[in-house]
Amino acid sequence: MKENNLQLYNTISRKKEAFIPLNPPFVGLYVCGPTVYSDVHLGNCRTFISFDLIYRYLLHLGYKVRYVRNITDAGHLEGDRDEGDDKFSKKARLEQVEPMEIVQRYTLGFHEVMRSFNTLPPSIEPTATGHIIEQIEMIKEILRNGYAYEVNGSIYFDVEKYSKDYNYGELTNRKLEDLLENTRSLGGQDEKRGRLDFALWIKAKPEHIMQWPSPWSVGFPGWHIECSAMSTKYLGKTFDIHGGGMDLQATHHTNEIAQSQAYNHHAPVKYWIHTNMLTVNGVRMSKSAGNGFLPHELFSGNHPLLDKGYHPMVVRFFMLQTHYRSTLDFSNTALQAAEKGFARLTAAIKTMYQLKTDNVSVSNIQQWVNDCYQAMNDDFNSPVLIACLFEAVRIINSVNDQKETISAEDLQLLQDTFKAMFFEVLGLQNINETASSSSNKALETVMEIILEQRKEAKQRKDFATSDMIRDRLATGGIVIKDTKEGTNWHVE
RNA sequence: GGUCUCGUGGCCGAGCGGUUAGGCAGAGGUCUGCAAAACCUUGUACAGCGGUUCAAAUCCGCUCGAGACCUCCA
Repeated sequence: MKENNLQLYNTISRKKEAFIPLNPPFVGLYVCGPTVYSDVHLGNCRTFISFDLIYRYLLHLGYKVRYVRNITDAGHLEGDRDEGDDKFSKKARLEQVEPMEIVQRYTLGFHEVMRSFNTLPPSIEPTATGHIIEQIEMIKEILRNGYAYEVNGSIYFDVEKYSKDYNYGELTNRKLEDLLENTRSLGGQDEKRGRLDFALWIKAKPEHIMQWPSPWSVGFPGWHIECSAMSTKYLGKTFDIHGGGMDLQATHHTNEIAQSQAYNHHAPVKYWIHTNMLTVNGVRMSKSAGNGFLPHELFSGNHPLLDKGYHPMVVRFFMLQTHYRSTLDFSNTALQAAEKGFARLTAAIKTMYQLKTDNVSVSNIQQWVNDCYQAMNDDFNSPVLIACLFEAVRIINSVNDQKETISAEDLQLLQDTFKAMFFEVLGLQNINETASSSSNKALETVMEIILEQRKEAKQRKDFATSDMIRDRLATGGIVIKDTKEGTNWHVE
């Protein structure tokens, strides 16, 4: 494991803390995954890309990370009253298919999107439906400990009782009285005793499609209990990092803490990490607001707010240019700026492997390496790391232009660190490699011949012909650029 | 109403008491038959008003503005 002084912002203490794992070199990381009843939108993706960065950096530092990210495929209710349909049943009924068909379709879609963003798969990706027994066992224990009650076959968590022994609102720094004051009052037919109480187990109505037997009723688990059950099963009663989007902080994570403490009297998590939201024109992207961008809309440019499509790596780079705890606003101009910057970065990588070395280095490469690590050690500050990479671009180009020199040893260090930061830590990939499909091969052959002709025309100063070739290629969507090394081309 | 963020140069976006963040755009230059591209150089910004301090974008107070959570959402 590398020496490090990683600092991370802990939501529960509201400050940056030194990262000290419970059992080094092992690290337990749990992230709340998607509810798979519809396509993931870009806001969801941002969260998972942020945690991919965190996961990657921990791995880079040499930690043995067990990364658990669940798939919610049951129990997530439509309304806020712990009644009515869960989201899968509703969608299934709407589309006349099995709920598990819905789950399967959107799980596959989710994985495909995650792959396009080059995120590493988690170590374990457990599903709620695969852990019904664990959830029932946990509910039993919470009941035995006196923090839950049964009404008509449903089980509810007793927040009032819990609050006598623990601080319910600690994650969001809220007092119970304030929470009570600002929660809507109970409806007449509500089974819950307290207005903050939430369901652990819900008795299914006869028409409900997804249901399982339990000691209390044939029904299905509440939303929050799955994460408590699965994180406990795979990471233990107390583990290092729990993450998720900021929108989960107040309700979902607060209830997770309550369940875990009611279950085993342990605070479940040492460090809570919350990622900020993606916004569109300053408003949060969300399913309910209807302003969600789908990844494929962004890749293809097929969306009223977009001028053109962007490669997944450009989007990933764009997102990493903002710190994970800041909101990120989506716009064409910002995306275009990212695209150009990214191209400059990848071009420099190519140059970096062609540099000539000298006896001494002008720039302090070791200092630059330190700067890179310092950026990431400061709460995973990817924007600052990217600024460091651009500083390296400046050095690389200066050496290339023979405006400064670099020693062989320093060049090696520069290459190794740049590569590690760009590919391993930021998880970026080169995108200008031409795919070697057969049609591309054919096109390459044609272009080779055409550019040969143009070169000959230029040599005999027949610029009318050379310009004609250039213009007509441009009309056809092929752009050519003359450089010292020859002529490059690419399809627009 | 309660809890809490945030307001940085044309745009995006770091910074968390004293040093150039960075990217994009713009300007100047190098290269080039021309063009484009590429590369180099370049900008002194911190919502307003007070206060603390030798020193504030950075700390404190007030004002104005934007947003989030408190109800399902990453």
